[in-house]
Amino acid sequence: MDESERRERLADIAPDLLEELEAEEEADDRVLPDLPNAEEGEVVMRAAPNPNGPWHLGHARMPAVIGTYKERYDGEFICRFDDTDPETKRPDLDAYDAILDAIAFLGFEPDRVLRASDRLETYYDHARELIDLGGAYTCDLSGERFSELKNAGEPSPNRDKDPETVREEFEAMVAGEYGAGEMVLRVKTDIEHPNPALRDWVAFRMVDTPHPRPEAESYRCWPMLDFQSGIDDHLTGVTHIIRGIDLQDSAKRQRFVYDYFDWEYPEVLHWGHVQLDEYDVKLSTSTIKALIDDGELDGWDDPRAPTLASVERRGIRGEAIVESMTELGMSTSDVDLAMSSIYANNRDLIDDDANRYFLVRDRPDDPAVVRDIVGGPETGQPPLHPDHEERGTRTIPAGRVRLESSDLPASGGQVWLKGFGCVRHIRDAFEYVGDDISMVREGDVPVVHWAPAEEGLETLMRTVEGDVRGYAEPDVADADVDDVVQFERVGFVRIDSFDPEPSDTDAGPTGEEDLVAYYAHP
RNA sequence: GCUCCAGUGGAGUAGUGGCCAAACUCACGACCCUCUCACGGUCGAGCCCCCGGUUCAAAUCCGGGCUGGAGCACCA
Repeated sequence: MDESERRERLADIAPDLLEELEAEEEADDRVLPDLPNAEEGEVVMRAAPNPNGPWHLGHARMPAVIGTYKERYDGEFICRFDDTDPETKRPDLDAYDAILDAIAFLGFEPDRVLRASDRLETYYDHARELIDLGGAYTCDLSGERFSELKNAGEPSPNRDKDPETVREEFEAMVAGEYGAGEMVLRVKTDIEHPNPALRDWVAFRMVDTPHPRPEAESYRCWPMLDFQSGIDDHLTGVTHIIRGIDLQDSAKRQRFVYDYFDWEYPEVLHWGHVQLDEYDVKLSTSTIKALIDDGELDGWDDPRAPTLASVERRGIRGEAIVESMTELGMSTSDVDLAMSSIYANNRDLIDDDANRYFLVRDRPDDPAVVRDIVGGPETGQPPLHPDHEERGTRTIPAGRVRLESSDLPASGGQVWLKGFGCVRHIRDAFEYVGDDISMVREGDVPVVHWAPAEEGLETLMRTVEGDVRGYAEPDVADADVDDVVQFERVGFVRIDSFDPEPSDTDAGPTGEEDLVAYYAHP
């Protein structure tokens, strides 16, 4: 029975329970506050990523929230790549698709995908119009010199240039007749505005480095974010802008342009930065990129990297991330997101489907040890899932077994090998005691996982803290690549590959392994 | 220095003048269940930044502090 069939059944036998269930779910969806001035079917929002690298976990918040609001209001979700800096934050040509993949992984699909670098002529046209309205002037002051004047509340000497000259000089900018730093176009705001951040800001500057996209490589005169984004938000009908507090002055800057054009500014919401616990690596595209370039990380999906590609490979569902991100709400203060919250959401999603297997870890501080079993059955037969007996059992050869040394009982002590029975540790062997479960229920016999010494699969388990080696029971081979399973008493993992190719970095498989699994969480 | 924003248990959020000696999720501790340290269940510890003011009544409104964050780029 799938979800909808179950619901139909429930509607038949207990309509009030179904109603209750739906009311609860409705409430769960309401973790985000309502959008101001939002009308059903009229809401348009955009995510405006800079494609200067694949996404880290923090980036998931924007599509998670926009996607959730889109569903609530039957709105529109635009993905606009703000790729207007060919130099300092140079776009990575692979990142455009990597970002769209990440959005899909989170379970959303943008209604429209735009690239700012396709839209330069539009920005130029609006700049010309702004110049004609007396709202902008070309300025050849150095950034440093202008900053001095600005901080003193003094205007640039270029501020009152006649519009003809401004127009000519701007056309020269567009034609690429200036080099970087020689000329900018400034928006005329208020040079004595109390907030220095708003005074006559730069709308266009010259960049010598060609854009990496062939379609845009001939442009040299590039708009700044506040101009480009402001124009695009209006032109694409954005009704609600959501952005970080680092851009809290953007709306105020852009309003000057909107006022010149007599446009109405969208609703704006700001939020703080997201910090993550659990990772050693900073949530920063450039930091992660540098670590990959230095070979400290294997790539964007290295389990140690706080990226979306990484958690996807670990078997964490996009839905779990979306839930945690929307639970953060819309507060403007910085927030710390606990990975455990994502893990808890994910566990809810996967626990029922994840079959159980054993992995005996072989770690330097807790090495795997081998013991012969004297007596007892040939095999152990634990269930694939404790809540689903119909799935059947696994078969684990006994006789000679391996377990983690911290699970090894003291000499004379007993231990219950899960799915097999109770053994006593005598000298360097296990003596079969029996399979009367009351020894576990009433006695103090600990229950442990184990693997066969000979038939076990040599396994590499890749975790956030680094690689762990061990031996998995042979029936793990019945699982498929991409399956999420639980290694009992260890945690949930995603089956990544069987008989892997060796990796060319320090971490990762050597090629000797039978199995590579990526660790998700306990 | 100037300008903005925010401060509720360990993390996140709810509460926007009385129903709040404060709720929910995660984490934590104990116990129950269990052939897993998963799942499920019960219980527990732990919070309104400070000082004033308004009010019969303040987590909630006002003022002042303090603390934290952001911007003042020819980055996004």
